[in-house]
Amino acid sequence: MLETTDERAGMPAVSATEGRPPGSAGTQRRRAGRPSAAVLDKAGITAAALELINRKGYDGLTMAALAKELDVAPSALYNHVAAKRDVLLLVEDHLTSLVDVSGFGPAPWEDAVRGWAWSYRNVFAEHTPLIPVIAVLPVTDAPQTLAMYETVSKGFLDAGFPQERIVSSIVALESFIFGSAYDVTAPADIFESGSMAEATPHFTAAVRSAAGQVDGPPADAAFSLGLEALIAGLGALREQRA
Amino acid sequence: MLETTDERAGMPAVSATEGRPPGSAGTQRRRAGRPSAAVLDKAGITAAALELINRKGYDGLTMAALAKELDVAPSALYNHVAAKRDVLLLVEDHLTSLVDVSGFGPAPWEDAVRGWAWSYRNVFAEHTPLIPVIAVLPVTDAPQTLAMYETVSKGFLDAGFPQERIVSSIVALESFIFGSAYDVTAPADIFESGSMAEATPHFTAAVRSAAGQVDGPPADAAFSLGLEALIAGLGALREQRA
DNA sequence: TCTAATAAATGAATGCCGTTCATTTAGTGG
DNA sequence: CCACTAAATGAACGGCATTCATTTATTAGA
Repeated sequence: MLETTDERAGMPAVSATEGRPPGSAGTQRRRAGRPSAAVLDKAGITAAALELINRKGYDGLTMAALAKELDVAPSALYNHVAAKRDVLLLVEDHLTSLVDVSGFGPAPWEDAVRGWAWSYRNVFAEHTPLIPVIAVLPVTDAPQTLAMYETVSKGFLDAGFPQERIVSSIVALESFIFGSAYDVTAPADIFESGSMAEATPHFTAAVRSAAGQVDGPPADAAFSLGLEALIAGLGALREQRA
Repeated sequence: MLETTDERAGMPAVSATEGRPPGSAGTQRRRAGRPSAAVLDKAGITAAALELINRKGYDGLTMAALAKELDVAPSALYNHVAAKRDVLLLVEDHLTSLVDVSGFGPAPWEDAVRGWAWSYRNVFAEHTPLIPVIAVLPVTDAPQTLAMYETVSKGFLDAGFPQERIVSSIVALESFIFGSAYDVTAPADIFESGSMAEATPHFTAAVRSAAGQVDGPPADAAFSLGLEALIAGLGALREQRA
């Protein structure tokens, strides 16, 4: 149900607050009743939600806080969204538009997928609370997300992928990407077995020898390993093109 | 911080409620003060939480409902867990003990990994609200989870895996498994593009041709595709064993 | 053996959160 | 001109996790 107003989002929503710095509640109160010019719209709500998330994280994204950010009563939000989930949907769809799909077309299929996957993971690693929302999200409700799927699908088709395997392939890649996004947020010492170390000798040894490798964050090593395996394995499905 | 009392959990916690059907609040009230025999323990809390989840889902798992299930005041729970997160941890660790790792050892590495991954995904597909918890969970706090890692690590090592790549390989597989678990819960019509169908011709065509295939749930096709790619790709890391 | 500390329960209270509803005011279509 | 709808306010509501004072029972130490 999202309109494609996304081009306006991302900028600090000047329209909504008429230049007043958002969050600094204006001195004069707005009196009750419909204002001459609408204060809220979906683009403004999206931008304010993103600003709030960046400043206070997802715990800070409450309907009350969002209303304050927009200098509005909390109940006013419900004239534009049916529930908080709709706000998360707006944010999700905006973020998806930031995922880099530019490799599809010019670059070889392997490079296009690689660039897309890294970009996709990096965007949502900062927004893992959205992942449960995305997973159950009908694409109809998210036009930017649908646009991404279209670009990727075309890339797979042009690379010689059999049409009936494209969706499954994308879903498999996405599953790996979402799971890996969580991984980025894990604490560095997540695998320290502590007092139970002597009960788990093989695992403990594996953790220690992995720590010896010094190239970048461990989440990146696992992501690279899995992604290259997926690219190789899925790439084998392609037929030779005309 | 979980004790390894897990063997007792899983059964309907007779110890905690002394045979009275849990949930049917006893007629006589328990008076204030410490009772002669402890009413609560971690195994009982775990079993009651699982029972509640099975009956009402994760929305029904509230501290108040859990207390009622155990015929106890909500505040009593906080003598045994520091926060609701700890309850989820107890549940997670119990579920992990249900994951089938029996293939490691007897079966060839590929078959062992395949069986483990399917089992792991199936267990947590019913418990996706736990996934964000697992992702940030230090293994020290979950002995059963640690035991699973030990078994899997040994299986990889015995199959000729280089030690320093084992953790990354397991993490990559787990990421795919967790992402795929979400996928199972997705509605069947998630990819119906509806009114925007003509704007996304390649994707719409791909969705339709995939629907033509009739073998099992679409989530299973994607999981199988990705898992086989990962097994093939990761398997290539093995050295030839002595 | 008395006694202080600790453990485990009750019950009342707190603060936050998402959401609803009555009300007010402003634009809009017939 | 008038009914209807859209968009705001502000006051509620129920539910949630969590805390705290209090009571009672067990346990450790002098």
